[in-house]
Amino acid sequence: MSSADAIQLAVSTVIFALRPHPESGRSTVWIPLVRRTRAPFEGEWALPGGWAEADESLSDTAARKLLETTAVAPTYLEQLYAFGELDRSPSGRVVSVAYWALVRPDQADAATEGENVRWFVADELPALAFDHNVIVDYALWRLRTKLEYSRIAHAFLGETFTITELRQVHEAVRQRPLDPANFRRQVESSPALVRTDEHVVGAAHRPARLYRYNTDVELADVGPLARLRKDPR
Amino acid sequence: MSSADAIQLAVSTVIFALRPHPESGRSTVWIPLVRRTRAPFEGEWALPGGWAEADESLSDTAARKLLETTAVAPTYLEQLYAFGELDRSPSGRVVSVAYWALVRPDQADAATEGENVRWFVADELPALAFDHNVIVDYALWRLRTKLEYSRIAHAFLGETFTITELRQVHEAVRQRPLDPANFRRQVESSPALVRTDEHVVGAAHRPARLYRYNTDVELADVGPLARLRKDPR
DNA sequence: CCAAAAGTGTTCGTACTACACCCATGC
DNA sequence: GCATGGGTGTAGTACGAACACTTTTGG
Repeated sequence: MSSADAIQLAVSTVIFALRPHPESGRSTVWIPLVRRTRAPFEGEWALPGGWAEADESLSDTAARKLLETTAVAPTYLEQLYAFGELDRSPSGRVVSVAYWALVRPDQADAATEGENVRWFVADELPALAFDHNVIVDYALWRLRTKLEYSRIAHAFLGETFTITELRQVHEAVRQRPLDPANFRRQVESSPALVRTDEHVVGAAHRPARLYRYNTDVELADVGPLARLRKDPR
Repeated sequence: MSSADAIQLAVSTVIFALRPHPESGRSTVWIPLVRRTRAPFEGEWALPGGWAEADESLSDTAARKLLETTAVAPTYLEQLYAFGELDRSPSGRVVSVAYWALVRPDQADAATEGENVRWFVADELPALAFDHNVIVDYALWRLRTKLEYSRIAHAFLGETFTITELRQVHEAVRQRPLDPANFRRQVESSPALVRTDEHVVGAAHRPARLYRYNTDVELADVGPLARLRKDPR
C-alpha cells in the first residue's frame, strides 16, 4: 500500500470583500480570519478551512467551510494552489488546497464576527499561522492580476450597478485611481456588460445608468476547466 | 479524527516536448503517456505519476516520477491544478495534484520509450484513463496561454538559440505562422534575451546570430509564489 | 548570379491615455 | 445659478500587423 495515508489533506480559503479602510476611508480589500483554538499555532489567526472529506469535492468543502465559519456564500470561488511543502505544519505532513472567493459587501456585513472570527485589511495582516501569509499574498496577487483581464469585478457587486461603482471596485483592488471617461468606454464596449433602462435617482447630479452583468459570459476564463462544472470527466 | 485518511493523494504530470508531426512534418507538441499495468483502467494510457509521499514535497514527487517513468529531467515544472471531484476514480476517492513540464527535444529523444511508455501528439490523444483527457486539455490551454505572456518558450531550447528557432517554438505551440520581422523585434526588445557574438555557420544563407536566455528574468511570473523556492514560510 | 534565410524600414490601423468639455440633477 | 458627478469628444502616443526591401552566406 502507498504511504499516502500519512498525508493530511486540508482545504483553506481566502475570502475577499471590499470595505472602507479604517483610516483613509477609501474602499479596500478585506479578508476574514479565524483564531485557532488548538495547537499548533493556538491563539493565532489563520485562514478559514478544515480537512478534506472523502464524500465531498474539494470545491464543495471550500464553500461549506466558508459558510460555516463566516456565514458567507461567495459569488465567486476559484482554486488557488495546492501547497505541498514538507515543513508547512509542525504537527505533521499537511497538503493544503487553497481557494479564493469574492463576496459582496452586503454578504460580508451579514458575516459573523466575534472573538474567533475577525475581518482584516488584506494588506495589513499580522503574522499568521502556518504559511498562510504566503497564501494570502499569492491570492491577492491573483486577484489583482485577474481583475485586469477577467470580469471578476462584477462578483463584488449586486445584480445591477453603475459604471462608477464598477470603477470603484477596480480602484480599490488595484489601489490607484482610474480615468472615469476611459474606464467607461473600456467596459461599455465589452460584451460582458448589458445596459438597462433604469437609472439611479436621488443623487445631487445627473442620474447614473444601471448596468447588468451578462451571464452568457464566464466571469473568468478558465479554459477547458469550465467543462468540469457541466460534464465531469 | 478526520476522514482525510480515506482520501488518496496522487501526483500526475503532463510533459511537453516538441517533435515533428508524423504526417505534416511540422513541429508540434507531444506528450509521453504510460500504459496502466493494473486496475482500474488496466491497459489504457494515462499520465505519468504516482502517490504522494509523506517525506517528499509535491513538486519533488512530480519531478521524480517524471524521471522514473520517462527518464526525462524537465527544464520547467509548474503546478497545474488539484483535481478533487468525487467520481474521478472508480477505485475510491483520489485527489490528484497535476503538474506540467517542458523538456528540450534532446531530452525527449533520450527518453525511454517501450511497450508501456509512448509519446503521442498532444492534440490527437486516444481516450485516457480517469479524467486525464481533461487534465491534458487544461495543461495545453495553460501552455498556449502562458507562452504569449511569459518566457517559457526558452525552456524548449538549449543554452543558445537563434531568433528563428525561438519563433518556431511559438509557431509549433500556437499552431500558426508568425511574421519573422515582427517576431524578431518583439523578442529582441525584451530584457529576457541577451545577444551573443556567436553565429550559426554552415547554412546556405546569412549566418544567424545566437542569443542566450537572461537568467536574471524568471521564466514565468508566478507572483509571490517565487518566494517558496528561496524562503518557504 | 541565384536561392534562401537573416535582418531593417515603413506604413497603417487599433487601442490606450490624458484632458477638455457638455449634460442633468439637487439644492 | 452652482456644485457634483455622469457622460462625450478629441488629440497624442504606443504597439502590433502587414509587407517591401536590403544583407550575407552557400552553391
